[in-house]
Amino acid sequence: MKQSKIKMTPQRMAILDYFEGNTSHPSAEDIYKAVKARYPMVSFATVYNTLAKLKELGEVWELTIDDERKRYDPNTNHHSHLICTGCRKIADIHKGFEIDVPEEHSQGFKLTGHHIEFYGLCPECRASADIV
Amino acid sequence: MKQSKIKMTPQRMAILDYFEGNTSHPSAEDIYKAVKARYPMVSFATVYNTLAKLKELGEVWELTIDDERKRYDPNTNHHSHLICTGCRKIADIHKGFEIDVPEEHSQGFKLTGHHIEFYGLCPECRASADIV
DNA sequence: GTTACTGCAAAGCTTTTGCATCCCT
DNA sequence: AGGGATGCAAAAGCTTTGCAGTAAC
Repeated sequence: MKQSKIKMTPQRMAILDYFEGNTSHPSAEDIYKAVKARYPMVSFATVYNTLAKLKELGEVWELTIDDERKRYDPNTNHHSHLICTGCRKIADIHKGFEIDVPEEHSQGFKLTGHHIEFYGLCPECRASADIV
Repeated sequence: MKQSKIKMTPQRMAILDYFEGNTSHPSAEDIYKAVKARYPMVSFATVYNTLAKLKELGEVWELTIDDERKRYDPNTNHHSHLICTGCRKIADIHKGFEIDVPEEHSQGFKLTGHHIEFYGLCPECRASADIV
């Protein structure tokens, strides 16, 4: 990230730090709040600007698996997601799944990848469900 | 849909007619435009209101596979989607895929379902790509 | 006659943009 | 020094909501 025309700023450092090893799939607002805790003068514009750059560089994925807002994932290795239908928490599944799409179903598309969303109840929500 | 407290109105009929056999995964605006062609006085509020009711009844799925807006799918049988990374067109794949998630990867979630998004280039976009 | 639905307009949210200033490189 | 980045505020999109009038049941 130090090459090209990208400049490193404290705000960006803070965002990158926050992303480091982060598996919480934060929204832009989550990121903004986390960074603001360290750099109170940071703005939403900067967060979005940085996210756009990171997307371009392929360092971050923009996930569209939440009804209400985009979420960002610094893990760009191929992986799947586990979504709790109770609390909307999102977890990673690092296992790769081989999925073979027969010619007669691919409708002439040249396939380049896939993403699987699993739905279910997380341990916490299972526990609450049992009580109720 | 004629049971319970749901009233049938011409606007709703028009929306249901539009959905009938529709595999285009329309956005709320697409639906609004299509219905407006038949009932020029229809409003966005009615479209969203009806979509909310249909979602509740499980007659329509709200898809969050487009960056920019929600899309709606009247096909509620289990199926997967093929998304063109060129023109963003969305096609259905009716084949079912068996996906087995080993215990050690499910992280205590009780799995209830899944949805696969395949990415690729549709025939039209493949053709344009070849030219360029 | 009730009660839900409609249309309009305003409001709410998330995300984007314009612009003067700032500060990495 | 120069060009990208920042922060602020305003704007843009999509979606939701309040409300008075209307129509389905």
